[in-house]
This record gives sequence, C-alpha cells and structure tokens, in this order.
Amino acid sequence: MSRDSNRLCLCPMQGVIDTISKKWALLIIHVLGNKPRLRFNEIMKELEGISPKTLTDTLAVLQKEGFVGREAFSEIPPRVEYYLTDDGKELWDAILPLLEWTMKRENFSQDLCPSHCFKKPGHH
Amino acid sequence: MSRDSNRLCLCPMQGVIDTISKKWALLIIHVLGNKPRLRFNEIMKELEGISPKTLTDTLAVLQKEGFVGREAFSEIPPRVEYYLTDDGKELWDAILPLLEWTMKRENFSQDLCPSHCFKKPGHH
DNA sequence: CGGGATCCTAGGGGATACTG
DNA sequence: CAGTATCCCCTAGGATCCCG
Repeated sequence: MSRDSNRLCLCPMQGVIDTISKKWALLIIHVLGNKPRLRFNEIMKELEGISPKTLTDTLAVLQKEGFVGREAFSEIPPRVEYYLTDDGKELWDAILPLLEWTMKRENFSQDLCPSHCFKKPGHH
Repeated sequence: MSRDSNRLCLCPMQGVIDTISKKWALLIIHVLGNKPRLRFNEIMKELEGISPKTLTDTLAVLQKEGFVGREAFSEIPPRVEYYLTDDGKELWDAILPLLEWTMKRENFSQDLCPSHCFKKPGHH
C-alpha cells in the first residue's frame, strides 16, 4: 500500500486510534522508546501523575496489541521489565513526527517543564 | 530540572493527545486534508457512523485549537464549509506517517473496505 | 441544511488501601 | 516491588428531537 496510491482508507486507522487515544499510551510508548527497558515503578516515576491501576491497564492493552513486551524475574523482591517490541518501535517512529511538530509548534520552553521530562538518546 | 541538553519533554504532547484522542478528530483532520473544503453533511457521510452532535462537538474543538476553519454562507438552505487551516495541514502531515504505517501494518485490503474510504489527491 | 438542546450510559481513569 | 482490589466520578459520545 504505497503512498502514491490515490485511495486512502481510514478503516484500519480506527484500531490505532483506539490504542493511542488512551490517555497515557503514547507517553508510555515514548518513555519506553527512550530506554531499552524499564521497570514498573520507573515508568510510574517518568509519567508523574499516572495511577498504578491506569499504568497496569494501559500496559496490559499495549501488551495485547503487541507494542510492549514484558519480562518477569522470579526474585524477591519481584522485578518486571517492560520494553518496546519491534512493532512498538515502529509505532514510536510513526508518532515521532507528531511529537516533534508538537514541540516546535508550542514553542515549549524547557524552563517551564516540571519534573516529568524525558531524555532522548540519539534516535536517527 | 534540566539534567541534559538533549532532553525531550512530553509535557507539550499532552495537549495534542487530548486533541487526537477524541475518537473522530484524526479522521476529520484526514478527511478534510483530502479535500479543499467539505460541508457538514459531507463529512458526516465520509465518517459513516458519527453522530451530528459528536461531529459538531469535535469540529468545535478543532476550530478552537486552530486546526479547522469554518465559513458560513447566508443562504437558504444554509451552507457551511470546513477546511484545514495551515496549522491543521501541519498536523495532518505530522500524523500521515502514523496512518501510513498503520495501513502497511494491518495489511489492509482495499477490497474489504466499506464505503467510508477516501481519495487522496496528490499530496506532496 | 446545519446544527442546538437534552438525556443517557459505558467505561476510562483518579485516589486509596492492601498483598504475594 | 509490582501490582490487585475497590470505590467513585466524570465526560465523551450515541440517540433523539427540534429549529431557523
């Protein structure tokens, strides 16, 4: 389905919209995109403001959709790591233009930024 | 709160997420992106399934955000046209990668597509 | 034709407390 | 630590009717 096809159908888009329209989904994707792996509470910290329930729910959806992988280690205390699957990375790539445009557009000053900021390692 | 120079903050993204997370917002953007101008009921038709109220509400939000323009003609019967502003076109550009990736990924067959498909005139 | 005005409902998501 | 388990609220959005 190439870009120069002159027909564009929105039907398949509905699925993605359902996914990304979850309040924190894109943020989680992006946070996970910036680090190889993150633990539950690390994500919590980055996404200052999210509740554990919501994080659990959203992660579950993202796992089911195949964007996020999960690995649990049988240790005490427990350790669970989340990471982007290849599909998740592709989604991340697909939404990066949106993020970048957003930041440019809002002319966002980093001085105004509260603690929930994120690092961006050398991606492309 | 700046630890690094190449920091990426998600704060500004929240605004866009609020916008695009509306169930029909991206679809409307895209529909309007594919034609210069559309009337209310034309959008309704393209977005088979949307209710007039929801369309009204979403259009109002998109207008307030500055993505969509509206022009009303004092005629009988009334005629109102909607179109993408420059900002809206930029947003459209920013989400195109997402749409294209989606379609590629879902390997969507055009034969399966019901009537709410869209033409895409030569963009770029 | 292009909506406004109402009513209504599912469920997303916050807060909080608890547990293996 | 990494979640469950509740409770509860709010609002997006569908249905329906009406109007200038």
